Amino acid sequence: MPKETKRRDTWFACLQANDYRLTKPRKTVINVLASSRQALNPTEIFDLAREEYPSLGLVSVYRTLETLEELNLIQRVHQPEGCKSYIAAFSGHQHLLVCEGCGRMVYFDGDDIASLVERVEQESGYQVNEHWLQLFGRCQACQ
Amino acid sequence: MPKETKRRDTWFACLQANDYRLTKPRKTVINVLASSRQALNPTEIFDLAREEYPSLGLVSVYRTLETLEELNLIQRVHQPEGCKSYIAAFSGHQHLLVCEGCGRMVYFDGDDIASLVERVEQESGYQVNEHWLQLFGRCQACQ
DNA sequence: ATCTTATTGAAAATGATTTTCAATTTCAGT
DNA sequence: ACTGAAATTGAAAATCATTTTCAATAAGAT
Repeated sequence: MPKETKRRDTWFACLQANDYRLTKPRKTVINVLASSRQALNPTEIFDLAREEYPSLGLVSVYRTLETLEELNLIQRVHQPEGCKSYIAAFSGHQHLLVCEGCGRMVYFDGDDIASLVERVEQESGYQVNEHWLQLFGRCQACQ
Repeated sequence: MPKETKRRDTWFACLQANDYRLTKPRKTVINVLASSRQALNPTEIFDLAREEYPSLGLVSVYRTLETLEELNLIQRVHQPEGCKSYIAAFSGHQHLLVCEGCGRMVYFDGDDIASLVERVEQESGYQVNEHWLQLFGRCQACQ
């Protein structure tokens, strides 16, 4: 079974486990998001999803995005051009690597910034709780 | 001379050096931004600036922000709550440390993530050009 | 198959940002 | 200081993204 199909079914199950009904609009939005390798904004999702389900309303895209984000199944991606796009979330402590050419994203883990955090805490007097790390570059195909 | 005054004068000079006129609306917006310890969004800047110059228009705030960003004097700050706020930019390679309590921000430098980048490049096949790193925590006053 | 209730799409409302444009202000040249 | 050309301004209108409202529909328990 392809990875995207598995993810899609996991999301369906997660919705049901949280007493959300499995409706056609939701399924369609999930199909689009669960199989995308790049972050998509509401309008892009709308356009793609309409190919599969033409009577879908844009409002349902917004509502489904809100739900999926609450369930931690997707996450908003911050980029210089804007912060309105979403991509499938990764469980665990992972960071994004974004291709500046095609937008393709991959997750990486194992960032060891503990010593950096410690030094910054000492110098600033702040107590650090969280960090955001994101890399930008070019994927193999775009190099 | 306080640091903020110096920064303000630098910005004035930078505008002039780039053939922008030194107008009252621009000066007022700069006064607000150059002396703020926390990131401010357009409306917040508008409200603060109006205390000094009541006939200021919101449009001029937007236009001045655009200009200052182009000149690399300010930068947009990305936060979980939104990405519409701006703060004075730092020259050189610096990252932000944001207080989750009061919003106060400080810059830090010397992040050494070279080895991390190298590993990720090998594993992903991407060529990494840039990185975003931002820390969140609590400042001394908010702890 | 029926019933209850969540969910939907369309339309209206809201909020943020951009564009348009005539009036004003800056500043270079006197 | 005075003048004039050109940049800049604020108000209003236009645009764009998102949210709210609401009657109609569809999901899923019985």
